[in-house]
Amino acid sequence: MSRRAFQDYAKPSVAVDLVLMTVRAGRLAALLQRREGEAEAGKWALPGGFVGIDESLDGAAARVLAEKARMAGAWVEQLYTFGAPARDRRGRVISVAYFALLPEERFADALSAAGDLMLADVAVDWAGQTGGPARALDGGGGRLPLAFDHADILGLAVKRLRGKLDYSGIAFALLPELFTLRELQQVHEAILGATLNKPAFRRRLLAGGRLEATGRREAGTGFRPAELFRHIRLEERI
Amino acid sequence: MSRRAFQDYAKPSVAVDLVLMTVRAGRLAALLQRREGEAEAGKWALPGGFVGIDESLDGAAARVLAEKARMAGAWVEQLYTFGAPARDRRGRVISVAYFALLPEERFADALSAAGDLMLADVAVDWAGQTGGPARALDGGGGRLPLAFDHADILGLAVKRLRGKLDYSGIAFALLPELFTLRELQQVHEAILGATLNKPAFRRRLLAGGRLEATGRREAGTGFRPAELFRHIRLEERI
DNA sequence: TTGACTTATACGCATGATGCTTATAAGCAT
DNA sequence: ATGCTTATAAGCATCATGCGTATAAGTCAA
Repeated sequence: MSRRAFQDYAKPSVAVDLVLMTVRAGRLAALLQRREGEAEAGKWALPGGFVGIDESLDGAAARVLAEKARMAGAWVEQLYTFGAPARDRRGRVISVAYFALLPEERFADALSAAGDLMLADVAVDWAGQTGGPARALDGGGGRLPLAFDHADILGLAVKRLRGKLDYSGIAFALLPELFTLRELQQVHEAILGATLNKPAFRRRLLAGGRLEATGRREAGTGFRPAELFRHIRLEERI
Repeated sequence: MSRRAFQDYAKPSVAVDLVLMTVRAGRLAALLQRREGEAEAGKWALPGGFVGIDESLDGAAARVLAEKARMAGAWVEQLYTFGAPARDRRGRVISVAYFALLPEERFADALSAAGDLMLADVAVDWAGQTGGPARALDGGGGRLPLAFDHADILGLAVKRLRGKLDYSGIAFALLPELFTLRELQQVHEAILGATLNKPAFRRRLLAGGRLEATGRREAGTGFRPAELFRHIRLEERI
């Protein structure tokens, strides 16, 4: 069995791409960057960057989060690694995709500072956790062309998000410190792309033991104000 | 904003590592390879190999499966990508981990052909889907030292396996074409590391609509033979 | 051939989760 | 005060699940 030192092989480039999502007006949306120059110019891509030679993958994701999206400190989670040889015409690039869910306000800095960023609506053609690519839409519902295999990455992020919604505290990442059960349900419905039964949702979430009632109520509603709740955080692993 | 062409960056090596598992005598087991030479000599590692510059990640996993484990054709699924800078002392190596579940017989070729391979019992210290590293044990229950971060990879594979058990057809990969409900339950119990209620398991699986009764019965049992079932395959996505 | 033994399979019941409907409460606007 | 809207509670049917028990159907030994 012949063996070469591993340094002898031609090496691919390794990048991280970030699917940074939020819920805006009851719909899932993701941060996209308009590409210029070398490859896929004019198309829209997920914010990403190459992994430094002494940088961990999570570290690279955090750096891209801070530098490109100006959102240092958000919780990002690894999604999947995409490595088809022809996914980038310029050369071999393997991309480790990460995703995070953030309140809409956290996108404001990035959007105002960089003209090539936009927060685009995300739609999928499949129900539940079937899986498949996603589409990105501009304000008028027109389709935005996605660069590379980013439609697949985006679709997988939606699928994973739906799968984790029930047992993880991921939906709370979208809400302020205090929120009502109605707001929480609206977040779930946006992510799942389906409407949920209100009493059942209430019961299930209240029985889950991860909500703390504050006794306080929302204000300025024009109708009966709902009670405000707080999320009880638990530690999580990969 | 200064920008270099992406070819200018120092590039990491990219490898695939395979967690090839089975159930043997009611316990989870995984294929390990004894390391020699350069790094981590004497420790046990998951079979793996570097990704070719024109090879997809899935393709590299299939190649390692065929070359090192002599199991061409098995279904492998991407697990997670490990990229801590110091995980391999020799240099920067990012590893994309894959896992598969196979019947014990499929390990026979590899074990007889290569003297540095073994099928080791896998144990975890946590229940359910808590997560954490796994241990590899030799026949006598002694702990086998694992190379690199492979204890973490193995642990994550067990966690993922447990999570996918219910809704995916993964347990059927361990069974022959025809099997009894008892055998199926034993597989589930080995993977979950817990005992299950027999009537409830029966009812749930039969109601699931993914089992086809054959009308035939097992033979040579010494007790009442159970009916043989067949798995109804559905297409699956990532 | 018969009966003891072991496991398969069916049945019944209690419990808990869930979908859905209806009733009541509580704030706001007029 | 009255009507509007939504919050919250309560009731009920249905379904999944855990668990115990009864019966069936083989093997094995005498």
